[in-house]
Order: sequence, then structure tokens, then C-alpha cells
Amino acid sequence: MEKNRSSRKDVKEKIFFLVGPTATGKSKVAIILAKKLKAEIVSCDSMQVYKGLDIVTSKPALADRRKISHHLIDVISPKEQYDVSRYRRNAMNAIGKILRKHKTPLFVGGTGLYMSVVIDGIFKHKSGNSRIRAKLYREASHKGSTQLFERLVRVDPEASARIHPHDLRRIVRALEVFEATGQPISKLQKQREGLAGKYEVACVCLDMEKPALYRRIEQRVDHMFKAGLVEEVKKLSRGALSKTASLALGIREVQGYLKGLYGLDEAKQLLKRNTRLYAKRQLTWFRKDKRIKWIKITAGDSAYGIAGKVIKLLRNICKKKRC
RNA sequence: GCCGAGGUAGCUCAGUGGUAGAGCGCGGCCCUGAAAAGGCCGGCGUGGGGGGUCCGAUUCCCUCCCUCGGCA
Repeated sequence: MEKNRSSRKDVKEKIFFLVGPTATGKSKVAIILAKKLKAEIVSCDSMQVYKGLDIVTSKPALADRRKISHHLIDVISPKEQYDVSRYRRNAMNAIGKILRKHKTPLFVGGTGLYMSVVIDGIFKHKSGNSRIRAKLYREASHKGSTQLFERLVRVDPEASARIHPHDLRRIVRALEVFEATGQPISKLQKQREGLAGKYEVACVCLDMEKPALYRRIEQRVDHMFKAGLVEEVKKLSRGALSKTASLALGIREVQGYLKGLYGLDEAKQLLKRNTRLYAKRQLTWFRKDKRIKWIKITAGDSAYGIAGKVIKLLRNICKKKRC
């Protein structure tokens, strides 16, 4: 009659993901979801982790962040380097914290790799390889990247089969891991531990028709400029931005304007185009992940309406999995 | 009106007497320590209209239309 712990063992704790390309309105929907699902939000975004990148990354409104706890926003200085593995660590901590409060973690964002690394895990290998990496890049610039690729073919044929000879970034990464550990990255990468076994994971993606999405992107960019994007970038540029932080869309485009390379309108057009390209890549990523369920939305839908659909879908997913 | 330059992909422009390319855009894809990054694939075309020469014209000739610059 009374349910003891063991009889509930098969009822796993839930972790939700709300993803989608940029500018679909995830943040607003997430606030409503968090309230209704007794959840706390974990940002799944590679750029919102940085303090000071507020307008460029369209962080959720401060008022909303006070109402619902948001994790992994503003966690490091823009002078610092950040990467997937740090995110993975931070995310696991956040999950622990939230579950201890008997709440549900709701991941919200558009960084596909970060989502994957939370759900599927990441292969472990100690860091401290920046020297090797720098050395490899130096080699590449002298001897050319094909030579590095040929070395990879010898050292790790499996990885070389999956990495394009022009994809220098991944070639260097694979060689760097090999030099640091003596083991091929292709072998190490198979050792990853996800949380699908421990938790019930459900993922929903907001899906908008391309023309509508592109219109939203244009509106967002216009709004960013009105909100003071140029000032923000000017301020950020005064301090030393880390390599990773400086890659946020909008920084390079505005810096070009600040340097006088082109006018304000050109900067705006560039940012719109680059954001479109980014959204396209995001869509490719999400389409590939068959765990994700899609919700068609239009520009006219209210956040409440969308949130309602998302909740229904999440319940459906969980029912099917009997959780 | 005259002179000159030019009309080729969505845009900017190459090129050739045997029906066309490049960059960007656009579309698709890959991705496990830079991921808002990086890489790969795809030409998406009434060659301004009409006529002529030629086996064959986007390419040569004529004509018309349009754009830009100069002169009036």
C-alpha cells in the first residue's frame, strides 16, 4: 500500500530540454514552462555563460531571471576561455542542485553540442594540452594541413575516415589527444557516459517556417542595435575578450563598423546574414537528433499557447516511456 | 541627340565559335574539450529582345531596348 523507495525505483527523475534555432522565443516560453512544471531553467547556450555579453546574446530579461532561477548564465568573465567540457561539468552540477530541491531541470537553448554532451556524455581526458595544440597549429601553417592529416591517417585511421582533410580544427584536436594520451581519439570517444539511463529525458524543439524565422531574426537584430549593441561591443572590446567569447555573433560584425571598415547598415546586414546561417546549422543539428520532438509554431502564437503545447508533448513523451 | 562602356545565376563579375563558370547568397549535410566555431556537398541560367553569317552563336555582324559615364 504505501510506496517504499524500491517500488518506485523505476520512476526516474525527469530532465527536459527545450531547444530550437535562435530567435524562436524559447526564453519566454521557458518561463511559463518552469512555473507550470516546477522546474528551474538551465541555459544550454555557449555564449550566455559570459558576463557582459547581454545584448549580443539576447539573454533572458532580468525580471524573468528573478522570478525563476536560471543556471549557467553569467557564470564567467568574458576574458575567460570556455568550452564544452566545462559546460558539461557545470551542467551536471546544476542538475544535482535542482534535483536536490525536488525540482525539474529544464534545459533551454540552441547549442546542439552542449545538449548532446549533457545527454550522451563526453569522453574524459585531462586538459592541459594547449601547448600541444599551439604546436600543431604552428606546424599546419608551415607544412600545410594535409601533412597533419596524413599523420592522423597513420595514427588513428578510424578518426581520419570521419574527419575531412580540410577540417583542420578536428585534425588538430585528434592529434593533440593522441599526443597527450597515446591513445587514438576515436577509441576514447566511444567511452562516454550519458544520463539517459539514470533519468527520463524528453526534448522538444520549436519549429518555425524559414521565412517567418528569418523575419524574426531580422527583428531581433534591429532590436539589438536599438538596445545599444554598439555600446556594449565597444565596452567589451576595451577589455581583453577571450577567444571563445569573442566569437559570439555580433561582436565581429560591430567591431568592423567601429574600425570604420563599413557603415552601420552594413554591420546590421552582416549580422542578419550570419545569424541566418547560424540558425540553419542549428536546424541541421536538431533534425539529426531523433530523440527530439518538434512543435510547429508561427510568429503569431503566444508564449502561453506554445507553452501549453510543449507541456502536452512532454507528458506524451513521458507516458510512452512509462515515467 | 552624339561619343564611349556595358547588359551572362538572387547579387558582384569571369570566360569561350561547339548551348557557360567563380565568389557571395540560397539549399542540404557533418560535428564528443573553440560549437554563435569549424568543415563538406549542390549551379539554382530564356547568356537584354529580334534578325543575319555559320554545320553550329553566349561568343561574329545588323537592329531595337535598357543602364552607366562623357559631350551637347
